[in-house]
Amino acid sequence: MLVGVLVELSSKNIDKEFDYKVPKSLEDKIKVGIRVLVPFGKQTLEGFVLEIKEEQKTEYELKEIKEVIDEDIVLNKELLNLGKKLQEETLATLISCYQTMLPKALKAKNKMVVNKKFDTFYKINEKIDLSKEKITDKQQILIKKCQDEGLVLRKELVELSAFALKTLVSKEILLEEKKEHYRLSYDKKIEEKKQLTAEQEEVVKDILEDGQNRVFLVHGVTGSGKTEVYMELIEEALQRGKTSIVLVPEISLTPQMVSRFQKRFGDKIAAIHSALSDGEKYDEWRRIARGEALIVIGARSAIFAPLENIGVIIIDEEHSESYKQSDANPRYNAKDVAIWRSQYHNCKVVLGSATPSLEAYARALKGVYKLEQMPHRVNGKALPVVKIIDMNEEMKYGRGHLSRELISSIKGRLEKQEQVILLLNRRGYSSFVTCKNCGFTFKCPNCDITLTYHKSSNTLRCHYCGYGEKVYSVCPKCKEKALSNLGMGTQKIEEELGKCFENARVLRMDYDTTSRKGMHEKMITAFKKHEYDILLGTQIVAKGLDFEDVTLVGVINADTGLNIPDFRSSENTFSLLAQVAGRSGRSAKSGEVIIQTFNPEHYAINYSKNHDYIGFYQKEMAFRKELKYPPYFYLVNIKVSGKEANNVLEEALKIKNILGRSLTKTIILGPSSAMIFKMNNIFRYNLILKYKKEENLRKVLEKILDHYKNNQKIKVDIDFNPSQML
DNA sequence: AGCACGCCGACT
DNA sequence: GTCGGCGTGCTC
Repeated sequence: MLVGVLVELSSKNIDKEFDYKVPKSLEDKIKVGIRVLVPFGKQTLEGFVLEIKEEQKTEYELKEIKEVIDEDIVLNKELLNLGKKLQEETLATLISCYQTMLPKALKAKNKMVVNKKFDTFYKINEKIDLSKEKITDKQQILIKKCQDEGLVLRKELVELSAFALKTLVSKEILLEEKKEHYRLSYDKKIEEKKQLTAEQEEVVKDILEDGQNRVFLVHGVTGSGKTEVYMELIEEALQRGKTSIVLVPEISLTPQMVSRFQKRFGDKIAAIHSALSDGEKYDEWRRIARGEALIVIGARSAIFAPLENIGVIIIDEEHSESYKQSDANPRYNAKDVAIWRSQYHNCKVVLGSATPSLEAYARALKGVYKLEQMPHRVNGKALPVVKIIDMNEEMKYGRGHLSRELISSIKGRLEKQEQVILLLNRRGYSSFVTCKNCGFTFKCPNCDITLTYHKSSNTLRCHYCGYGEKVYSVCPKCKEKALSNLGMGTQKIEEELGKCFENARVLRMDYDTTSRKGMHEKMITAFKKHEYDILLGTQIVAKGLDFEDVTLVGVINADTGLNIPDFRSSENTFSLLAQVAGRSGRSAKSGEVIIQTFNPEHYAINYSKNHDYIGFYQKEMAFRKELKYPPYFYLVNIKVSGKEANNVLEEALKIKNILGRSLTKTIILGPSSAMIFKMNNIFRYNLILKYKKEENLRKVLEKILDHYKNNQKIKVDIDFNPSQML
């Protein structure tokens, strides 16, 4: 017996099957999709068995497999093929694709050993005739419990009587059973479905009754009750004996969100989120693989959940950039993977958003996706009134960050015992130190980006590599004592709020305050209980939270995101404003939104005033068409990097030449230095490709990757449909 | 990713 | 004469 093994090293030159002999003693343990330990050169590596072959003649003597790691398959047939598809589409290494699909604890590279924990259970031996046995009272109690409940945990029985239990087991009246103990547990379901509104009912019916298994785009305003629609679709899948996946952006995958599904579906769900430890993630993965969890809720990588029999795949907040993995290979988009999996399982994909991505909406209008509209809020209320405040005008009256209008509005709400959410848009923004005399700013010596100021430790830190230095009081360039801390953090705004509203209780929520495990949840609960009046935070506060008493949402700086050199900056700003505006007036009280901006005439701001998605869509589409951006053109970002800047540029130019010769219908831009030109002492250039149709694009790009695969000085990475072009 | 092989510079 | 630099190539 021979096996083809893919070893754990992610290097393009060894990203192929290597053949090994299987010793007789291991033959029955070998299955396609398990991991094995193999000798590779001088080292011993883990690898996946991709193929079982018959013994055949080779020019050289094959080595033998050392050990079999898994009893159960970790990659089933579907996932093995899915990995290959992922490799073809992203041009990453096959091994990196498989590793991305598995939880950390199972990644071949990971040497960590995850201990399985076991619990002992007991059940009645049906073959024994109890009437013929002599049974004591104590034993009778144990038997009764096992008859009533089926499988009973050892702990529960021992608290009664350990000796009685022992006797029953020795007489084989009770049978012992070991079961894996999972680190997490879910309660049983406690809630039946809510009565759907006519609008929700209509959408559900429309999706279910559609004869085709295609992609649906649910365009529903904030508060229209999309989640209820998702749950109904999941319920229906369950009734057909099918499983479901729900993808949610990491930022909105909160305990509140999970508990909503848990209440409805109980321990049928598995939730995979970043707060879980590697061991917990591994347990959830195993529950899914064994068919014990039928509904998977998670962020991007949950799309690879080892479910069988998928009945529906739901992608909430479809427009979110977090579905694209952009910081590591494979640079995949979970939305694409969802569609591939739906084709295998012959099921529907449901995308949902209040502000669909232009790509998705354009496809819906063309009929590629089926569009479902939910224009009304569940509570029957209109969307909140939005006021735009021109901060240029406001600067004449004061230097604070809060406009007079916002201050008076907050005051009014506080008097009525209502709550306020304030959003500080941190995208593309940070507080940094600069010299007021000469304009000097501190930069990271490794990464070439501005250092951000951290008040708590009084240091300047690099956001990318973690470099830190103490804050000086004298400018190192001009020696003047003119350094000042510019930019606003939530702390600064908090101080300002403290001055304006002495009695208001302000809850600050940002990365610093929520990074500790469980803090996020605690804060949300406290705010919900009205222990605070004002919730001040970054993007975190914009997502999916439902607070009854919130009647005012203020956006302190709407436009910092507009300054980012990214063609999607308007789209992202519009979507953020729509999301946060949707937090206001979700109950009986009607809501209000105040947006402060230095660009009051910008269309991303103006269309959000009237909650006019369509208006924004049309305007933005015209811009995309003119500048040849998606969805009119596809983009590819080729990242060329290395330690010597000149050398990198030279090679990037060479690549451009090769591409220019072989791609006739493609626009090639660059090379231009990346947003962060120098990161960790690596210099980075980008080449951007724009194309509509280019049949041999992947072949040409593959050749380029092949050419550089042994080059130690130059690294080439390819990102198809990049979510951001930094 | 490691590790060996191999072909040129400054040294005990 | 050697030790060691890192470019190149291979790993079933």
